Amino acid sequence: MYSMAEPPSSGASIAELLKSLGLTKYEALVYVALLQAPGATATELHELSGVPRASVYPVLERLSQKHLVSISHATPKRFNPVKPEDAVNSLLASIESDATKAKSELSRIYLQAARPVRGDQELIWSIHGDEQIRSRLLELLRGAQSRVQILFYWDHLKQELVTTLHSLHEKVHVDIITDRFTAPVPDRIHVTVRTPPDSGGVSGKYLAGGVFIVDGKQALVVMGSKEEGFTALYSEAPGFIRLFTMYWNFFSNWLPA
Amino acid sequence: MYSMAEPPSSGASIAELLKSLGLTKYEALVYVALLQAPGATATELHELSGVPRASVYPVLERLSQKHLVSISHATPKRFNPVKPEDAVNSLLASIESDATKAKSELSRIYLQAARPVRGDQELIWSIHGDEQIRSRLLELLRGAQSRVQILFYWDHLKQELVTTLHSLHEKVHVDIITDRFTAPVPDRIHVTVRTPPDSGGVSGKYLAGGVFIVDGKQALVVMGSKEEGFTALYSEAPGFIRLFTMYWNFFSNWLPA
DNA sequence: TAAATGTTGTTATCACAAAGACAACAAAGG
DNA sequence: CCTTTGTTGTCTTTGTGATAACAACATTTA
Repeated sequence: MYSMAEPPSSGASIAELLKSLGLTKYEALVYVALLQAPGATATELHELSGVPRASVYPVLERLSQKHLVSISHATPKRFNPVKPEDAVNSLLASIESDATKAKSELSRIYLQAARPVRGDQELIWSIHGDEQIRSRLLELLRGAQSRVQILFYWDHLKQELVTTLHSLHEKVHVDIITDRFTAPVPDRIHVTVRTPPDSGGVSGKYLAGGVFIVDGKQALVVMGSKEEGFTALYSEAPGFIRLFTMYWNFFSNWLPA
Repeated sequence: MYSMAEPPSSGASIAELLKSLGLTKYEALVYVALLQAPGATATELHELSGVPRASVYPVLERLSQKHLVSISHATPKRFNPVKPEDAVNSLLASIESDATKAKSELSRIYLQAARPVRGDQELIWSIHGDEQIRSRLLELLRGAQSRVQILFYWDHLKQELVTTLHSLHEKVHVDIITDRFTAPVPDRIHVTVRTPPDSGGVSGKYLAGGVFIVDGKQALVVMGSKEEGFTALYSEAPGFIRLFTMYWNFFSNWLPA
């Protein structure tokens, strides 16, 4: 009756987007169908969306309770979509409200927890997600007391990094090793430009990485690429610090051929 | 082993809030437990959260992929929570991103749909949700061409209503019947103060309602209370308009004893 | 050191609830 | 009379919730 080959940008992916907003597959399909045929009957929506006719009714009922559609008092029942803008905003507002409440409750729990920061210094932590890495990295740098060592083969967020380094206390000594660097820096920031050796046959083009050592006590190592996403390791373990300090020294002392 | 009587504000309700952000019950419980014991092991989290030990591992794996926890490379594995603020913001950002995409996609569909606005004038629509009602009401009033008749026993959003009425074109004649009204209004807005008859034994105290008739062609009827929530009916059907115009006239002409 | 014991991390399996899918039917309308 | 609508009930499927069992490893005890 209807082509089952859905345009990839239409029904299929939108359903995914709407799922993040708390809709089910059927709810998404029916709502989208209703947008294309405002004032439609249940049967029309069934035909348009592919959702079984019997399922259309409860689905529309749920959509009505979620304030996404209005229902007419006529026979046959007809349905109207709330304008997408209003509909999504309404869903989002509800989620944001919950998010705010959750944030305050969780922060309360987090802060009031007697927190012996157990074993933080002996462990290696993995951190996933660009945003988490960014956040952890900047926080780490801002806590620097005396020295920051940076190995930086990584285009992403370079600017933000430099800004943060500028804001450090002036007695913090900063050593940066990177492949190219143009921004002007204060005296206490020392920049060495090094092209990394093309070792191991790994194409350095898409490989990005960074090593950040703070006060010789904390180290954050970032690896990955824009394609695979980034992973970071963080540790205060002496062995970990030693390993990457050595790594850093290797780059620092190495002279390109 | 552990008290199963959870404080109502702690584990239970937070789980609900976090569900809106796309977490499952277990994910929420484990994350909350982890906040109370950062750096805990899987077994400790099992004991704190009540989640079966075997389930803790996959749950933490999912939480890691959602960037809510970091995982140590040690035996036993230890886990650290991402700070609640960052965690919730991260989840929310993802949802908001989806919401934005959805909004644009849906609006595209909505606008490009050949829309014969079928039968809008012969149907009665129910509208649920305070926000939808508010939005529809203000939109309706703003579209007024010549006359607006309002019956208003309803404290809520009175101010916003008055503001909207002020912004109407000056040739639009506005008639308001309500129980009390203090704000100053321009000449073209005519206000009648009427205490409604206490008919039918219904305590008028908590009953709220409103009738809005625009240009004698569109009517929105709001009913409900703060306790039950509000429901509205909208129609352009002549019968509907007549019914509520009559209703309005009844109030308009009725003189209290 | 060897055996006993305990813990960790993993896997398989089952139960349960919600959504997805289908069949059937009474009521209303053409 | 036949069609359509709206409803009900049932069944499947899926993802989460929940339990049991096990191999690997570490710890304790004999």
